Amino acid sequence: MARIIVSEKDNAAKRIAAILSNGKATTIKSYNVPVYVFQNGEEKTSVIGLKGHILKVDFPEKYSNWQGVKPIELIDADVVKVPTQKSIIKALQKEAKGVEQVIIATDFDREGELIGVDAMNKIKEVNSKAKIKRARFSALTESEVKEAFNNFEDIYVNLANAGEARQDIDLIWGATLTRFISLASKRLGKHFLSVGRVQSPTLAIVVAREKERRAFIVKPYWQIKALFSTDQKEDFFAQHKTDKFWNEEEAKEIVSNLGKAGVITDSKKTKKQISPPAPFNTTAFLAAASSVGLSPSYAMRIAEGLYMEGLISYPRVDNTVYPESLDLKGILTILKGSKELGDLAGEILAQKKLTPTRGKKKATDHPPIHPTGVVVKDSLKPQEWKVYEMVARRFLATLAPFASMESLRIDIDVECPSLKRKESFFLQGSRVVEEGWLKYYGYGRKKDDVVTNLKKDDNVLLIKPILESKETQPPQRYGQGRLIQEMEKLGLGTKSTRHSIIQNLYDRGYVHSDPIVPTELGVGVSETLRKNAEAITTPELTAQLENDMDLIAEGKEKKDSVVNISREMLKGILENLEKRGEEVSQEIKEGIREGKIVGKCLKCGNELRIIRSRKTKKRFVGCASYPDCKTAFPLPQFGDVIALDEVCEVCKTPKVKIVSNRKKPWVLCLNPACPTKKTSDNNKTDGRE
DNA sequence: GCAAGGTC
Repeated sequence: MARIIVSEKDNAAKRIAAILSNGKATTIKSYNVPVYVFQNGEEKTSVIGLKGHILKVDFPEKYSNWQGVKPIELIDADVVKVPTQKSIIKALQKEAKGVEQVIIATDFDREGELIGVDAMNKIKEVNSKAKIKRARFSALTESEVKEAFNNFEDIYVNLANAGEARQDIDLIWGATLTRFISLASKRLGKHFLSVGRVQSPTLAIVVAREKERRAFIVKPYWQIKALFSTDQKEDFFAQHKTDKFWNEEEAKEIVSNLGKAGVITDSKKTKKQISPPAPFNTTAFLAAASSVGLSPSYAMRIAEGLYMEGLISYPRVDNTVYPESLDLKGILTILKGSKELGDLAGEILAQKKLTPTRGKKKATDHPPIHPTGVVVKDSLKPQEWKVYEMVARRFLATLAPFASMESLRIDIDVECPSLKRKESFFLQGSRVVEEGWLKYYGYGRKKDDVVTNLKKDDNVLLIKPILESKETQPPQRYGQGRLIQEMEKLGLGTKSTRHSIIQNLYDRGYVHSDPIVPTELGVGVSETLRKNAEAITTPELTAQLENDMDLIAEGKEKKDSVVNISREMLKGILENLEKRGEEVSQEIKEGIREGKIVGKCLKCGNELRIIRSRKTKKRFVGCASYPDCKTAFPLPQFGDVIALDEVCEVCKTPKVKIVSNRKKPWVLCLNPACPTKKTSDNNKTDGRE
């Protein structure tokens, strides 16, 4: 008797084999894919790990020419499955040939079920007789895995069908609209323009914020603060109670009439406890990494590496509650062996009781991200250590005591004899009095304010008033970490894909920088879609799909019916787009055109634009008044050029930013003769191509 | 050359 167990990834296969064989499994290679083998009496078991999906959906070959096929033809085209993991499929089929039993042990979720069904169908091609079973567990612990293998279930075909509906709909909508918009704007080849169920609403979020900023009218206002001295301690600044003076004269009048004598009219000290943070799931981790300057896709890549090294747990999780089964003491004991963090871990371990914090999202997918091993700082790259340390410190903090803060608010009245009235000031500040968890996890920790002991009726002396001129600020742009949180809130993408969706917006040239700024191209594409194909720019399409997938999983709807309804909806949208084809192409081309304007010519005032020379194929910046005005500047020949709407502080020539995958973004003044280029560290402009 | 979802 022989059986094969199929898991979603190699790590899981290894673990399942170890649990079921009590550590006696041996590793063999089948087409270079690891297979874990063990024997129980007459029964031989092989365990093989896949690499996620082994098939992908695509259209048949005859649809592959973008110019030769009308986008609308894709909507009713067949959708076929093509192998993407050939050696794994070969190994799977080789090992499954002749077995009596196949056990699908992929992750317990929709995509996991689909991955399992795809594997099952590949096995059926070579072995139609084997009995197929499903092992369901939500954590790779000994008890869960053993329990699952003592109580097999059946494959949940409906759930897999729900996953297939998603695959089909994503491909049909994505490919049809991607091709339509690329053809309409003549952006073919590697500069094609993409559209998708998740990426387009995400881009729309960024663009909507940018439009708010552009529409924002900046208003000047004034604030008054003053430096006070007392007989007890250091001097301090207090703020006038009127937050914003919209009239400069009014503020000036107060400033010039302020007296010296002040008295404290009220002094309140309050103490409050600050709870330690919740355990890390992917979103919280990426937001934290983002706040220390690591982009989500970079932080994710590092986390995956640390996971493969056995230093941290699985980094793709929704869960923010440690499961009962997680051995918190064991992890602390491991961490205690760390040169850099051992002392901190020891302190937590010495607590009488370990009570971890809990986050709002309780899921059973995986435990929240936590350290699983120790490593010496110097053996990792600095950025890897930064991520490891953050995960380890977060873990410690979730077990650490409350912090407590002391806040102070003081109100001060200042006499203004010449105005015959008093002006009110206040001072607010807080400081940490008990460090608690902040000792372990101090990221983003605010500096302590000075908290004085001044009491009601104490006298203070106004030393110097200060009038500050300020401007109202438009709403802030999204940082990458914030955008991931927003996507999660709106149900866009998954823990495993959000970072790559955002990265895709960068790679397509739709956005640049962090905080995220949409390019003119990004604005053009997003606005065109919003006006002419709104459905693809809102999160509701995903919400509707989730709903339909639940119905399929429950057996209340058929996959084909859901996909066909979706096809009909897309047809309506595409017909509308085609009817407005001219406007659509104009709007995107306008975006592309605007994206090429880098500023105004200093000689004639006309536009300076990025131009590609017909003769040399090289690009440069030239004046729109050519040949009357011959102003021109060289450009580097790699990367994308992004107009910054800024001019050089020294020579007033426009500045641009060069972004590429290979190098760090690089801001440069277009003028090669600019005096700033003479300084040593900034002389890379000339001739760099 | 298309999407989004797994995983490396």
